Amino acid sequence: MTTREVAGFELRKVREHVWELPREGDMNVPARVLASESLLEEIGGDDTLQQLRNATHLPGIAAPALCMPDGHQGYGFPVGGVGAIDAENGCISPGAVGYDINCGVRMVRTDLTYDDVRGREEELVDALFEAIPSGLGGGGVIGGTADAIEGALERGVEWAVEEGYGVESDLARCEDEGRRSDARPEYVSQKAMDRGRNQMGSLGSGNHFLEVQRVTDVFREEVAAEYGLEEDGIVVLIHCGSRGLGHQTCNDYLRRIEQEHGDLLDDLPDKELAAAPAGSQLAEEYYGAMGACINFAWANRQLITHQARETFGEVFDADPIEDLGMELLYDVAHNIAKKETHEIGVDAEGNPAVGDAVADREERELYVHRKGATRAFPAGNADVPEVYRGVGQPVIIPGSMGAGSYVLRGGDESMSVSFGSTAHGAGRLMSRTQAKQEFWGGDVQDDLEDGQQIYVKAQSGATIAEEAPGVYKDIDEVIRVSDDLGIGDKVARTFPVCNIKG
DNA sequence: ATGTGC
Repeated sequence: MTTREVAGFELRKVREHVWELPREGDMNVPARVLASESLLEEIGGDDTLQQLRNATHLPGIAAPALCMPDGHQGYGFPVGGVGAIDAENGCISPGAVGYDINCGVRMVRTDLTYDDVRGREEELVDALFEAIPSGLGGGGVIGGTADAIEGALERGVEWAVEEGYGVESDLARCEDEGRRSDARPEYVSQKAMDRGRNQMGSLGSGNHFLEVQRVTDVFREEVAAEYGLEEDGIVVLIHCGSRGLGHQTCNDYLRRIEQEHGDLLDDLPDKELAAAPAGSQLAEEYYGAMGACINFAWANRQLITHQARETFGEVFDADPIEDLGMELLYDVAHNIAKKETHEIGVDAEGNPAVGDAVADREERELYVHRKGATRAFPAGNADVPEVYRGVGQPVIIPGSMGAGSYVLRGGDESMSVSFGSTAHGAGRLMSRTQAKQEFWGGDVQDDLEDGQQIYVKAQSGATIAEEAPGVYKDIDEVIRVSDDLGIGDKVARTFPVCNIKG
């Protein structure tokens, strides 16, 4: 058997791209990293493997803790981590969801081609930058009245479309139709709502952005046609989350877990993994509040979509839907937990496992935590919207602003390998602090424009440095692993035209 | 990610 030592951990190669940290000591389950050898080496460059091992201590974790190929260290639980935890006897962990609840990505397709926008990149980027608030702090596209915030928390995209910020067909092209029905806005604190109030329809900062892209490659023609994509077509990618509202909510519940469930915390190897026991009042409250933040983030992306449509309409002097075909392709959430039913069994060594090869399988209700991981349900799955059920769920994975992005479809192996999940991005290679030492924002911006005709406009040069292409892993390699494993299959590749960010 | 902190 092949083993490999990475960052002091002895990993066992189960098969191509699957590396296992065997169960030992206090681990409840093994851990697995889905990566090529080069990505595994990069994943070993920070605390990801230790954090993944720590996650196996979470009470009720029902199968190996998983790290996707783009994994890197995060708060307590790795970004790129998937943790499936028993929803009756286990726990739910805010750190395994992430501070930015329902950080996610959506893609809007268009009927425009690259020839239509070539030469007009600066006009377009200026107009988008003007229309869409970005950067740290407040300022949204609408005022956050009590009715607006309540509608967004309770009903997500449904609320936004009813208010005129979208079209009926947008609803079916979001996970859960853009509305978590188990949301409980009454469990979101006043302080969190106050922070979200004037951020409705805003990108935020960090790795969040809106990018106009052109489709450069189509790998699966039939699927691409179902998604409305063809070579040279223009698409719009929007990456953002629940802003200060989700951040405050995560913080609120981490503090409450420390106060009310200190005993559980004492048994965990890292306080940042703080979790509320399943069935406790606090677990119910966090789950309901998280659902409301999920809805808020969806409404936020919907408001930004509206602004992007209006802006394209003005720049190209046309109706964005009727003339430009700006329909939502799909919206994915990549920082959430959700109650899902999966079949769990035991493997040859007696460890809990999923997959066709495991014995004594039974259906269990789980809190599937996807933190920096994208749901990737295959063709035929009842939770894939009807319009895409024949080909599989669209999976949108942004790369860096110099590298472009991918559209995948949920692969046939995803349910048995990764609880129906794949990667969410290129994955950072270095910290923000280190990035600012290595890069200067203005230089990065000039290089992108002069070298690759990519027009970037940002509120802050520091943000451009923190998000420089060199700060990220190789998106092509991340996607190769996903495609090889059959968890997310390549459909199309895009390349940036222009980008606005915080 | 974040009114850029414990």
